[in-house]
Order: sequence, then structure tokens, then C-alpha cells
Amino acid sequence: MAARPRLWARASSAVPLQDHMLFVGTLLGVGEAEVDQKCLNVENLVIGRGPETEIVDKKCSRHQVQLTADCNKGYVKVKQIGSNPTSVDSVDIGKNQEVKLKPGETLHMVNNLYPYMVEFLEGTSAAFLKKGEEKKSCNKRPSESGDGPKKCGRMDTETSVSSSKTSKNTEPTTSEKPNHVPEVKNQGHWSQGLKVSMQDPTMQVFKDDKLVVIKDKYPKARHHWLVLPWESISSLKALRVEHLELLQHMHSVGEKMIQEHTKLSNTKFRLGYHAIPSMSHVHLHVISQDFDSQCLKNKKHWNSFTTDYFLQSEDVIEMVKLNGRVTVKNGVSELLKSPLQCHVCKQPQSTIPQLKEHLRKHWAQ
DNA sequence: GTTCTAGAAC
DNA sequence: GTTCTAGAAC
Repeated sequence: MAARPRLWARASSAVPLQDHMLFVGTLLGVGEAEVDQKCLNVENLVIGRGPETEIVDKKCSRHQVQLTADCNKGYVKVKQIGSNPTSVDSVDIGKNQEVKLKPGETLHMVNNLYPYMVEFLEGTSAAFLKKGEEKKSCNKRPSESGDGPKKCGRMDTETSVSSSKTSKNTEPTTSEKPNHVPEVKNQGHWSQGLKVSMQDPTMQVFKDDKLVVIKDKYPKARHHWLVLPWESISSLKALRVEHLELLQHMHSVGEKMIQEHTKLSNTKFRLGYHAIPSMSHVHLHVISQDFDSQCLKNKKHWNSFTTDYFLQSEDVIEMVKLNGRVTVKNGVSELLKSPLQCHVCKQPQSTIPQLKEHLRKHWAQ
């Protein structure tokens, strides 16, 4: 094991690196000759049952998954090679199929066992796969006893950094931190920014034991809030029936925000989710329909809030009720390229500046 | 997600 | 010439 800690230490001395981490990306400034071939294959790392993972379960193939890190895009492509199911956020990949594993999502190597998460190191081209904890009986939802947010035995950053059973080479860790969910440090990639913002008291405009509301850092309208659950839910894909109550609560808190901030006005709002959000961690947009904002700059911004790319909160809740999960239509990303059109009068607009000028007409009404 | 900028569109 | 978009880089 000696070679790996030495390598990791050079990757970033700021992060307490330890056993049970597998390197997946390309490292700047470290010669490949120094690299332990068992844990690193720059482009295609194939792992499964074996010493790297310490998995001995025969259900897991020696070549269970093939991993390819894309550090710029912030995900690791996971291809299931073995016959038994590998899953990402409880969705089976399928033999010879490939899915993206993003930070915050959990990869189960086989049969919903042997969890891993990916972490990127900022400023490097390095991605690490970190071993998680097996599922505990701990409920996913925070305690109902009303004594505030609690961390349960899930694999979030704090857990993964501080709780390795066999950790021997770690520097003093930060395990004595407040009992908050989820603790976020060294998330690295920009797509993890919401997890940092939601923890920042200066960003929070409301919170209770289930969720927090923050102002969007780059609001696309006069009023634009994000409602985020404390529970680490990476995306819509991970939503299940057990989240229904939470989704409804998020919706009603969103409505409360609207009431409280627009008491005397008849400002229109919509509450909903982006079909394929750029940022990790489920977040409900609560946005006024004036779209009067300098941060609204391009077609993608516009279409993400005014086409069916924007999934209404009620529809998402209904979908989870009926189907037990949220499905997003194939090709929904194409909607972001739709021709510009006023969301009020449907009049086509040729450019963003023209659209923004046109929108002024509707403000007075 | 944003920023930057080359080059398309005007 | 300027405006605007879209894709790469972060």
C-alpha cells in the first residue's frame, strides 16, 4: 500500500487522503512511472473483485466496471462490464452500458453493495473514487424528533474523509465538526457549488430541519430562490416515493417565500426543477416571471425557465406519486436551443437583447 | 453554473 | 465597423 499514499500526497497536500481511495483521473506533474499500476490506468481503469477494492464477493466480477474520468466535465463514465448489476444512485447501468457518475452520486459496485463516490480535486486533473459505507438501518430522512438536522450513516463528504475503518496514514481530520448535513469541503468541481452555498449562513434566507432556502447567486429574475433539502439527494434521478413528503414541503416553503416577499404585488412566480441541472444537489427554483435580471444572458438561460426543460414542482410531485420516480424525456436538452419566444405573449424574438427589451412591455401589466 | 472570446451575423 | 452567439475553459 505504500505507493498509493505517496502518490496521493503529491496530488494535493490539502486533502487528507487515505486508504480506500482509487485514483481515476490524470494527474499533472506526476510521472506515470511512479504510479502504482494497480490503482491507476489513466484513461480506462477497470476494477471489480480484487485487492484494490477488497471486494471478495463472487457476484462481483474481477472486471466489474470500467471507469473513465472527465475532469473538465466533472464526471466519471462508468461502464458495467460484469454480468451482475452495477448501479448509480440505485439505477442499474446494464451490462455493457455506460452512465455518468457525478460527485454526490453513489456507485454501487454490484447488487446494491460496495458503495463508492467520486471526488475531484480543484486545480488538478485528478479524480478519486472513494469507498462509502454500506447502507445502515438509518432512515434517509432527518430525524422527525424535531431536534434539528442530523447526519445519518450515509456517505457524504465528511463521512468519507473521516471514517475510513483502516485509515492509518491520515493527518488529523476534521471529524469534530458541527453535526450538520451534509458537510462539504474540497468539493472541487464547480458543479458542487450549491452544497457549499447552502451551508453558508450569509446565503441562507430560510431554514428548518428539512431544508434551506438560498438566493440564487446569479438570479435570472427579480426574485429567484433555491430550495434545497438538507438530505443529500444528488438529482431528480434519485427521487423516490419516500421523498414525497419532502418534495411537498419544499413546494410549500417555496410558496411561503413568495407570499412573504410579495405581499402586496401580484408578481407571478413559477416553482420547478431543471430537467438536467448543471449543479449537483436537488434544488427547487422559485422564480418570478419578470425575468428582469442582468444575469439572464443567453438562450440557454431563457429556455431553461420557459420551455418544458423547466419541470413544474407539482408535476414532479405527481410523477413521483404515480411512477415512484422522475423520468425526463429523451432529448430534453435540445429544448435549450429552441428559438427565443416571449413566455407571456409567445411572440418570437430574434436575439436576447431584443427579448429583454420586449419583456419590459409585460412588466407594467 | 460562469467567463472568455472567436467568428458569425448584421 | 459593432453586436451577438456558441463553444471551450474553468
